[in-house]
Amino acid sequence: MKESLHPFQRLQGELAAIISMTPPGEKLPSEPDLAEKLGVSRATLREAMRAFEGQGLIRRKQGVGTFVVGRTQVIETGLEVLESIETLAERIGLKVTMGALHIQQKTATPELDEIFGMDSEGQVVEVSRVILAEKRPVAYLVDIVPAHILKPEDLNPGFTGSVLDFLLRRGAPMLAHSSTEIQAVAAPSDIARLMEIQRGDVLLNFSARLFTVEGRVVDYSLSYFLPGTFRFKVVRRVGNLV
Amino acid sequence: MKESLHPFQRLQGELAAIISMTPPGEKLPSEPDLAEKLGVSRATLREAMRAFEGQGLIRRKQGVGTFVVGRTQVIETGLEVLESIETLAERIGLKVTMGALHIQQKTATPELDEIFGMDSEGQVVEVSRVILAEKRPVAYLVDIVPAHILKPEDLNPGFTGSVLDFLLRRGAPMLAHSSTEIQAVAAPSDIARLMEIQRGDVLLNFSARLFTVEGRVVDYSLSYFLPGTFRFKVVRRVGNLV
DNA sequence: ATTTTTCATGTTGTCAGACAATTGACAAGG
DNA sequence: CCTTGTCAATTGTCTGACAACATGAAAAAT
Repeated sequence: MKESLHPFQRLQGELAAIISMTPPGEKLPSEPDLAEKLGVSRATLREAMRAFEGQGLIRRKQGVGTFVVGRTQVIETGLEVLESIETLAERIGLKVTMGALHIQQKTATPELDEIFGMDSEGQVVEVSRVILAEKRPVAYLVDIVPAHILKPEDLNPGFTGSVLDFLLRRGAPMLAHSSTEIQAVAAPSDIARLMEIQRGDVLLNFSARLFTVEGRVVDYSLSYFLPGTFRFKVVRRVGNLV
Repeated sequence: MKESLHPFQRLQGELAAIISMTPPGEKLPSEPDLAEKLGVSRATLREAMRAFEGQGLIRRKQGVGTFVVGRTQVIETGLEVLESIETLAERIGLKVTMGALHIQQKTATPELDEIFGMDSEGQVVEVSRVILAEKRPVAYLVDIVPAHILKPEDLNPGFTGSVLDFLLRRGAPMLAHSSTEIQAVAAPSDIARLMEIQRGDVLLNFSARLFTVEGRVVDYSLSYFLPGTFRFKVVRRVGNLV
């Protein structure tokens, strides 16, 4: 087992900290200085900086220096970084509480078997919860996880409700990314009752698959959001490739 | 004046071609081989590959090699690369036609003045159109552009309806990225009539600002989609930074 | 014959040092 | 005042080398 992250990931983290602490428009220290400060060679540092440049966080000018670009364009996206609703709400200063948490083990449907591959072993755990803001339901979230990944008894000690946060804290399996499909739906009657709205009211719906670094699906989630409370943004870049 | 792109951009382009031509799961040539083939040093090649790795297109394993990851997870996202609906539809093999194109010049509202900064000079051009698939409306798109960027007479020769495609083809101003906010809305009566649905039916709504490389907004667009025809996906990565 | 160990090989990860290309500022000269 | 030359700082690229790791084959042990 690996005792810690790769040195490159550590470097990326430290570099991200430096970038995030530098005011937009300001110049970063020169590459030789930064390399010495971070204890890596300039070649390795440049690889890390190239990754950040690809994300549009910094901009380099030959003969001048490297500059931090305004976070207003990147950080507020909220949909490029995977985080739980609880974490998102905390980041934007929204007080939310959890109500109506349900955890149950089920036999997987053929549809779920296809999503999880042969991994589900037929048993899945379903975690559903309602998110309240100022005592009004604003989101309804359902996570479905293979039973061998998440057992109902795992969730007892201080479970916040977020399966994502739980998996991230546990550190295993290693999560890589999530593929989310976005739709607008009319509320079916059961969800309308849970969210205290009328059947047919509009909801923003995310259905997401959470992948491990090996490419396996470990979480299939459905999220329903009342319009107006959360602002989801995504940044698209022009002509990336292909 | 620069006669062509930077050598690094040329390298990125050639590398993108090689990656896109390599079947998913296949191994790329080794770094020394690739570096020699592309006429750059291994350090430079590694910077370019690190950028692609950050986009999730390739995956490197120390001691083994570099592998192309399945495009099913990345290319189909459709929401990370900025492209017009027409281009998107063509890419997924959907036959669409345009109906009800309206182009008119207006005086900017204070809200629009704030979006475009002082750039609008008070006059904007509004291009609205309905997208049909199999003779049924599936999308309603509105683009609002400062009048000095886009004149109504610019759009005569073979205008496809997409302001984005027009600006990309013209090459000026240089576009950088688009910030899109995603919502679910109930169709207001005027849009319902245009899309031949009932007032209050659910629609997926994008409101987007298109930025130039200098950070100016040159296009404010509102898009309404009938659920089910287009599948919008977004890939989120874990713990990127901050 | 089978299993285990060892080792050679190929790959990516990192490093050190050097030089080229570009930019910006300042001084010298017209 | 404007132009030009020089210089220092910074990023861009290159070369060569070694370390870390994975894989499979050969050798050794059972």
